[in-house]
Amino acid sequence: MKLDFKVNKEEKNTKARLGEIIYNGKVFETPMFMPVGTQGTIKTLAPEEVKDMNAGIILANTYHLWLRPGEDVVFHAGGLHKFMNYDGPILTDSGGFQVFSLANPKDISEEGVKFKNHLNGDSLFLTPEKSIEIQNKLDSDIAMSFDECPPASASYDYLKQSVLRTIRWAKRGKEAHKNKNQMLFGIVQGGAYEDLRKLSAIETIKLDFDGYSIGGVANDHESKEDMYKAFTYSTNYLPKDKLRYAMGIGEPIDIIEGVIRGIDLFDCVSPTRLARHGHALTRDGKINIKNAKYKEDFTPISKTCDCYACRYYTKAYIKHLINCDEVFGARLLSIHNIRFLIKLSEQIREAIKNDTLLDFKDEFIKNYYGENYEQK
RNA sequence: GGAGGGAUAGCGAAGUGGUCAAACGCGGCAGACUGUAAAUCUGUUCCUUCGGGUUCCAUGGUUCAAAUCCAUGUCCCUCCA
Repeated sequence: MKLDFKVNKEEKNTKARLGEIIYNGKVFETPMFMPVGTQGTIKTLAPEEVKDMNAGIILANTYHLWLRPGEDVVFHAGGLHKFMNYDGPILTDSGGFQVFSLANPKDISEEGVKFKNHLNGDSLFLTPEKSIEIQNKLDSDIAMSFDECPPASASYDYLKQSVLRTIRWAKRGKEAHKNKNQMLFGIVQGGAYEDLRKLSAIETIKLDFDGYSIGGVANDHESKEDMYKAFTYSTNYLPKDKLRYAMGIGEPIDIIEGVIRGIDLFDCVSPTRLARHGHALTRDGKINIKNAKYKEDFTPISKTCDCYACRYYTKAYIKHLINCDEVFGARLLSIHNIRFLIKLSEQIREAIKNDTLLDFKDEFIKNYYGENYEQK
C-alpha cells in the first residue's frame, strides 16, 4: 500500500477529525477537498497548477477512462500517474455514479449494469469485477467499490434492495481486487434512512475495506436535511481509524457540515463546472462573473484570495474572457474555485486544531449566505 | 438613362390578407449546476400603472381585417447602357 492514514485529533465540540495521509513520504492533511478530473485531467488545468493550489488527492473516473483511452492504454503508459503526469495521490470512482446518471433501474441486474455508451450509443455492461479490474490497471491509489447510486426519490423498499445488492457487489469487487499498491473503499448507501445506512455500514465494514465512502448524497433534489442525516447515520457506524469520504459533496456548507459529522474527504465537479459557466466562489457567496455589474470592476474576485487568478486578474477581465468564450477565463475561474475549496479545507483544519469549528461554521454562513440562512 | 431585387424588433433573418407583438439564430439581461453525457441547460429580451398601448422605411389607399394587396415617395443592392 502506497498510502497510509491516521487520525491525529478529534475536535472537542463535534465529530470532526484532523488526520493525515502519508503518501510517498509526503503528508497531506485531512479533512480535504479533492478536485475532480474525470477523464484524467482537471478540466482546463495542468497538474502543476493543481499542485500549486496545495491540492492533495485528485479524482478520475473508471467509466470514462474505460471508454477512452481504455484501461490497457493507461496500463501500458505505466499507470495513471505517469499517463497524466500527476505524482500526488489519485482516487478513481468506480462508475457507480454513472449507474445513476446513465442507466435506468431496469438496466440494473444482480450481475451488473447495462449502460448506453454516452459517446456512440453502444451497449456496455459493467460489473463489480470489471470495475475493479479496470481500476487495478489504472493503478490509482484509492479505488472505489462498484455501487448502485440510487436517486434520492427512490422508495424505501427499492433502497433496501439496492443497499443489499451494493453489499454483494462490494464483496465481489473485494475478491476481484488484485492491486496491492491500491486501497479499496466500500460505499455506504441507504438514502436518508438510519436503519438502511446502519445496515449498509455494518455489512460493508464486515468486508474490511481500507476506507469507507458515503454515497447516494446530493442526488436529484435531495434536501440538505436528508443529506446531513445520511452523513450522520453513516459515520455513526464507521470505524474511527479509516478514511471517510462523502462522494460528490462540494458545496462549501455541505463540506463543513460533513466535517462536523466526521467526514475526511470530499470531491465535487462544481468548482470547475461553475467556473466554466462563469461563477466564482467567494467568502461572501457565489458570484456570477457574467453579470453586467462586473463590466468595469477592476478588482480581483476576492481581495483575500491568494490564487493565481486573484493575484493578477480583475473581475472585468475575467468577465470579458468568459463573455468571449475564451478558455483562459474558464481556467482562471477553475483555479480560483478549486483554490477556494482547498483553502476552505485549510481553514476547517485550523478550526479543528483550535476546537472552534462551530464558530467557524457560523461565521462562514454569515458571510456566505447572509444573516437569513436557515440552519439545518 | 434603362431593367430587376430589396427595406421586418439591438443585429441577421423567416413570414407575403385574419390563428402576428411577429418563427429562428446571434447579441443583451438573469437563473440553474454537488462521485462531469455539462466550456452545458433554462428563462427573458417593443412600451406598460398588466387593463392595455404602439409596431414590420414613409405617406396615402383597398378591405370587416394589412408586415403581407395598390399608389407615390425615400434609401440600398445587382445588371445593362
